[in-house]
Amino acid sequence: MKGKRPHLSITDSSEEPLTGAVEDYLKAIYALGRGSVSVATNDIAQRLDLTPASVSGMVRRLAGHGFLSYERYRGVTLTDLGRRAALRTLRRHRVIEAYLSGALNYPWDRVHAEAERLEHAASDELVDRMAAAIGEPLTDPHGAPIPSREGDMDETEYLSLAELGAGYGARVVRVSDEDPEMLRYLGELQIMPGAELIVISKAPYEGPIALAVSGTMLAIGPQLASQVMVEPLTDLEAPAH
Amino acid sequence: MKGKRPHLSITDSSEEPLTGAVEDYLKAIYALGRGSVSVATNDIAQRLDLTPASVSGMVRRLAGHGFLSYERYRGVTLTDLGRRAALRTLRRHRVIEAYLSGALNYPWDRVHAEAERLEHAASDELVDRMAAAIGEPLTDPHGAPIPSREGDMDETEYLSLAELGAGYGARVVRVSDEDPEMLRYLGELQIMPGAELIVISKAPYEGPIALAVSGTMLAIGPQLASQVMVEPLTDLEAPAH
DNA sequence: AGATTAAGTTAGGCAACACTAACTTAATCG
DNA sequence: CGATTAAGTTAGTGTTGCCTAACTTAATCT
Repeated sequence: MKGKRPHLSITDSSEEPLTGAVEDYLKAIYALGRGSVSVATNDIAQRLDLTPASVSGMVRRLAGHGFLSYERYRGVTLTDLGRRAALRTLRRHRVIEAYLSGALNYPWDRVHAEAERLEHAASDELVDRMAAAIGEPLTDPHGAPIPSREGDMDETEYLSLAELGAGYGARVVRVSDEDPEMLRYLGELQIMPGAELIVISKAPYEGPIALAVSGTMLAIGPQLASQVMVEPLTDLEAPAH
Repeated sequence: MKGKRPHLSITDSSEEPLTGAVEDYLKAIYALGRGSVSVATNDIAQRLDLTPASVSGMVRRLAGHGFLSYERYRGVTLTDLGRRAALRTLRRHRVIEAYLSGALNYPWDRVHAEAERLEHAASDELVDRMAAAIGEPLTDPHGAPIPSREGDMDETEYLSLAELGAGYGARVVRVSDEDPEMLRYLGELQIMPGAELIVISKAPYEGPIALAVSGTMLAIGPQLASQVMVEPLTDLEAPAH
């Protein structure tokens, strides 16, 4: 019996390993549809840096394997099977990120790229050992929640820093993880999960947002601010007007 | 520019990432030929659990990329490029094994399978960080030498326990790593790198070999003994006759 | 409603890898 | 030396995943 490649059969209820490409598609669809909304072919293509034609083909295969429901020209929705697979990959990815950062001192702007490759190769046992070794973290280094072994994830939506009104204080809970350059910059500014800040002022017409971060004054643009998710602090609520 | 797949070009002197399959072939050929001897198609096929036909095809491609020199019907020899690539993969593999064992308490019978997949996904940076984190080990958990970052490896050949004469003492330096069952058994018997033992007697006709291992008496077959590499201890040399 | 455009799809290729079946080369033995 | 056998090769196929080019569907605008 030589042929024991991945080969996804329709009758597989067992947890055969998925190919890296399949995992990437499911992750992307999950991210774009927040798990349940219908997702457009083009958006998947853009996120994965593929052509729409490629996505059309793959999406048909994924639907054939029961990972998503698909009507031509109508977008795509994850099935339960697909959602669970996506969350499993997401857990891998985020545990790996947290481990690289926490145990190997990886700088937070490089964990994403490394995890992106390792998530397809690491076994559940490894991921669980990593999680245990760093104390079962609840989020990755960028503040993204880590799904539980059972596939549950905290889906709380947060306000972005761009939406926060002048005078309000907030704690940073999460930043977008994909742009290393941006992460390095945010790191320099000390804008990272856990940091507390106050919005001093917001210039109109997409102008700079002035902040106080751990005692330091600085200003960032609204585009960057929109990548920073925050939780308003109730004890600093009163606007300064 | 969408097409940035591995796509190995002939003019690549740069270190493009190789595909997992290519790395596996090069590792296998290195292992079979000790790095320089010519290797038979069939042996590669057997080691990788592939058909000889598949190997013929791949070998032609690898030769085209300059990883090995190949004459039809005549076997295959690694070029310098191929040898370096093989040693790079070997380093990854063994550092990962050592790390899993040393930092994550992985049992030594399972590190091989995990490393087999991770070695194709881990970056040099990760491998170097792992090595640093556990004190730059010189061998993996089975005693196999880890190539240096520069691609040098200790190629000392050792005696197998099956070849050691009765009455001799020796230190275990290395055991074969691929059979988890066997590793578990050797572990129970405390036969692992660093252990010291004395050959009490060897029954003729492939009979059992009686040993004293850390004070305990036990006997193993010659087939198993041949998988255990040892270094004779000069201070225990005198046969007990 | 008809035309334009954006979104999505099919058709046709290609590269990597693997397989089976059938053939060829090399080695060996009487 | 010719025949058998072992080793290795080619030919033809299939799957995954990706691409480009050309077409179709759906949405939108006048």
